[in-house]
Amino acid sequence: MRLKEGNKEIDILNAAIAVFAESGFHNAKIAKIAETANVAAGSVYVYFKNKEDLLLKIFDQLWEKLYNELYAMVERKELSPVDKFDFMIDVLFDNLTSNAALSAVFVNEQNQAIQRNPERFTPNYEKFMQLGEKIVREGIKSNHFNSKYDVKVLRAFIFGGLRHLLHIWAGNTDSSLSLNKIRKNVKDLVKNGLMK
Amino acid sequence: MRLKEGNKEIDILNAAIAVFAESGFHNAKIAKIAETANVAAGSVYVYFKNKEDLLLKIFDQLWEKLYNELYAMVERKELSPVDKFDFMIDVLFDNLTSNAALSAVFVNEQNQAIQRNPERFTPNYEKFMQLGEKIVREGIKSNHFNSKYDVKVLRAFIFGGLRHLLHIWAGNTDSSLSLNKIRKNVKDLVKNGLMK
DNA sequence: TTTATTTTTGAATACTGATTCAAAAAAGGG
DNA sequence: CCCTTTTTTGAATCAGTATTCAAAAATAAA
Repeated sequence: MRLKEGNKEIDILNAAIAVFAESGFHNAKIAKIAETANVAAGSVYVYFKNKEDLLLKIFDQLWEKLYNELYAMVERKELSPVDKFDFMIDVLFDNLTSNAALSAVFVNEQNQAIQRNPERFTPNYEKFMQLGEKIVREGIKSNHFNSKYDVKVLRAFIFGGLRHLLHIWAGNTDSSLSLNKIRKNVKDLVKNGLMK
Repeated sequence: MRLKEGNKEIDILNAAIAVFAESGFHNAKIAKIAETANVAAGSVYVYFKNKEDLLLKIFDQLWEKLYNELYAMVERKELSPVDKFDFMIDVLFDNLTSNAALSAVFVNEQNQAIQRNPERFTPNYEKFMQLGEKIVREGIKSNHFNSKYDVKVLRAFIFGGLRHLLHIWAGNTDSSLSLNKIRKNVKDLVKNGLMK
């Protein structure tokens, strides 16, 4: 029996990340993805059902990793809710800023991908967010966090804020926006607010 | 000389908002926009250069209105920076929540429209944001706001957070997320933070 | 080698839908 | 009414590209 040479599935997925980041999902050409992956256009359809499937698998991979990292931390009893909150921000930042193309795909395509595929979108995304909510609820219960907030509102606001920051950061050539400044500003703002 | 009957330009623009909101820009059909506006497909091209132009004009109109409302307020000496900040949130909320379709277009399409047309995108957007930055900088100067934040980071975080909240709110059928709760949570969170 | 099976290929297909434009319709002026 | 100008129409064009699939290439087994 013939064995596959290399791992075309991984090559194609990485090529798709690069091309989706460069052109956006709708303008990305399968031919370009195939070329980037050094395979024929037809091979893409051996490994993936269609273009949308390619995008969904990218998010699958991303959120599985993010969820696993957060999950491994969230039960640790020695960490305070504040530490856990900081850790969650770090998980997102570390994973997304280390791969600019993947970050661009996340920032630009995730919302619309969810809307087009509410059923098929990776459950790991929602599981990650649920863990995030849990951290906040425990912070409220332990009196670290103020109870006046609606957790769903917090979740959406913080998530959207982080995503747009990544967007701005990625498109920013001058280095006035250092990652560490962003990270610290976000943690401080969410925890302590703007006012003196 | 013949006069135009009604105002087809406005009809088409409103139809485009509805159809872009429903299907997303890339899946929106000119034929559908024309049908919604009760004109022939060809008429769309009498009033607009192409599909992208339609989208850009929608944002033009939106940000012109938002900018003008913010501008009319920002020089009023009797308002504190905190009041001005609240007002700015209100301008965004009031305008976007009163038109669900326009809000969907803003939430889903603006980022990518800017990326595709960095030159042609309405300057009123940047002008609005500049005014927002000014409000924050004055708040820092007058010692209402903490000076440890980078204004660009604040701008991106708050803007992104608001946008994603609108997104979640718009897609939320159950009314557990009331607009007033969202609005109040955002103002409180940004001003005072999560921690007790 | 030869054969069977799996993998890869890429030209051909099939479809969609934005845009064009020549013709028709509507309006105003004389 | 006719003529001129402006507006509107919508069928035809035209380009682009996702997807298919029959054939070719690669590999392993016999």
